[in-house]
Order: sequence, then C-alpha cells, then structure tokens
Amino acid sequence: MDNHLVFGELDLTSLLSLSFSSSINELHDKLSELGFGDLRPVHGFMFKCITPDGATGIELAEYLGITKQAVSKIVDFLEKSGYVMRQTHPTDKRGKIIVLTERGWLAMKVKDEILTEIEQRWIENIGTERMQMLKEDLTKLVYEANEGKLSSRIRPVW
Amino acid sequence: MDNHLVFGELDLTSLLSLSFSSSINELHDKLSELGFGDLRPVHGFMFKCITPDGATGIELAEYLGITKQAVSKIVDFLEKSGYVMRQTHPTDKRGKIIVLTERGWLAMKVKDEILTEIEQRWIENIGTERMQMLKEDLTKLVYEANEGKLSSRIRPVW
DNA sequence: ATAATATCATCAATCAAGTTGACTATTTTG
DNA sequence: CAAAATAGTCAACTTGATTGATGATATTAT
Repeated sequence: MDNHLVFGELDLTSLLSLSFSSSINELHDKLSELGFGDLRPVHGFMFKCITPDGATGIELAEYLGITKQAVSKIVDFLEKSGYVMRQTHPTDKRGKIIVLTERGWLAMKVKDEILTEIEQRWIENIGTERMQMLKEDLTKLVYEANEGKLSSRIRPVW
Repeated sequence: MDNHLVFGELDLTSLLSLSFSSSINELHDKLSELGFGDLRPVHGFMFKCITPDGATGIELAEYLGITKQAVSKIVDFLEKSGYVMRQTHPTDKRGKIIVLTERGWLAMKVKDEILTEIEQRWIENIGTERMQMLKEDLTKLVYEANEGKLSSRIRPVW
C-alpha cells in the first residue's frame, strides 16, 4: 500500500502532534551535533520567551504552561549550564529577571537558523503559498480556541 | 495591538503545539461533561490504535512512543476503569491482545463525535478547502520527516 | 531434535519532571 | 499603617515514565 495513503488517514490531532515532534526532534538532533546536546525542547521555548529583554518567573510559567517552581528548577539548570542569568528586577525587589548569557544568545541564534532551514525545506516541499496558508489557518484555529486571548501554555498536553 | 497580529508572529512549532493542545483540551473538557472525566489524552490515542481488532503491547508502545511497561501501566488503569480488556493472543502464548470493552467503544465513539464537531467548527472558520490543504500539507511534512515510514510515536516531545 | 538466542508481558525499583503548600521579603490594597 | 496579595524559592511529594530482570514462549542455529 502506498504509505502516503496511510498518512492521509491520520486524524488532525495526530498530524499536529507528529508535525510538532518531527520538527523539534530534527532541531535537537542538529543542536546536539553543534554542542548543545544538553538542551531540551522546553529550553528553546523558554529562550524565545526570554528574548530580547528578559522575563520574570511568572511570565515564563504562564508562557510555558508550568508552575513557578518548575520554571525555577529549569532556570537553575540553565544557569548552571551557562545559558541564562538571574538579575534583580529593576522596579520590584521581590522579582528576578531571567536573561540570556552570550552562550544563551548563541544557542538561540543557532536554533533559529536550524528552524529556518527546516521550514525552508518544508516550503520547498509544499510551496511558499501553502506554507503561508498553513500558518494562517493554524493561527486562526489557535486564536479561536483561545477566544482571542494571547497565546501561552506552550507545553503540549498528554 | 490587534491580537491577531500577535498570533501571526508565532513560529510554526508554537502554532503546532498550541493547535494540538487546544483541540485536545476542548475534547477532554467535553468528555468530562459526558462522564469520561478519568480519560487522559494518551487514552484516546491508545483507543484509536486498538480499534477495531485489538493491539498488542508492543504495537501500542511503538504507536504511542512510550515503553512497554508504560503501556502495561496504562492498560492496568484502563482495565480497572472498564474501558479495555486483556485477552490471550490467538497465535502467541506469550502475547496479549488489548481490546475495547463496551464502555471503551462508547468512549471512542463519543470522542470521534466531539472531534468531528471541533473539526466542523474549524472548517466553518477556515473553509473546507483550506482544511483539506492543511491536512495534506501536514501529512506531507510528517511523511518527509519520517522518510516515508509509517507513523508512530504520537507522544509529543517536551 | 535440541540447544541457544530472542521475544512478550510483567515486575520492582528507579528516575525525571512536574506540583503542592509553606516561607520570607516585598508590593499593593483598604 | 495594617492587612492582604504577590514573587521567588524551599522541601517534600506526586505523576508518569524508564530500566533491567524474570519466566514463559517462540524462533533460530546446529
């Protein structure tokens, strides 16, 4: 049987999960090759939220869809690994601002380059216009599902 | 700022994750209302793999992207909750075949109905043709990422 | 035909990654 | 100014997975 037909039978939720994991797995395979083998998918999303000005623990927790303590633990690891730093909050003495280090900025840059390559290959597969429509449609679906609210809680369910 | 613009800035991996979680969250909200509040997302995917003829532990592990023991634990829970049964394998005395019970089939049917409703609403949002293209494009991307192999490992990374 | 090897499902132990509730210092609110 | 709320962290706990071993069975090699 033509395998393409088999995939054609996948329902939308399976397609979304597999597409997501495919791209993230490829990204991390390449990050490993480049010396960033200690990074997990959540780190990449955290870096994205942190740039360019830093982010608080609360902001990261909301964005990622995990608790403040979980964020704190991840930041502990990333700080120890040299990707981020905790800074005091400019206006709130209770608060901390998590910022990227030079190595963190490098990792972020490399990540973006790899994702651009992956997406470019996907564009060659389905065409520029179709990629544009794919993104627009997914954006509409997410927008509708969240009743117009800002996106957060990136962590996929399971 | 127009929130739509904000979403427009989401990268593809974020869009995929959020789309996935949005649909699964809505599904499980409705399943809870209908008395299936003890079901997790992985259960729905497991039911799908099981139908119509049952599945072995190995098949479920591969399909879901978790270990045989993790499957065994989940099957323990679902058996206790009345959704599945273990049967002896027809040709391999070592093996078991996991099948759905009447309640399992009902849950599967209700799940499919809810997902059809969600998808119908999404079709009303973006149009029949665009939904068709969305699925085709995601299928191509997953197919290419898996080098033409059959889909498995549904569990999203994180 | 038999022995060696591999496999299936399950077991117990372990681990990773998260959550919970409490705490202190600080900010906000009444 | 006092009460209430909040930010981040702590320790303990929970959840959901993995690991390696086991016994029964199947497959493979001789």
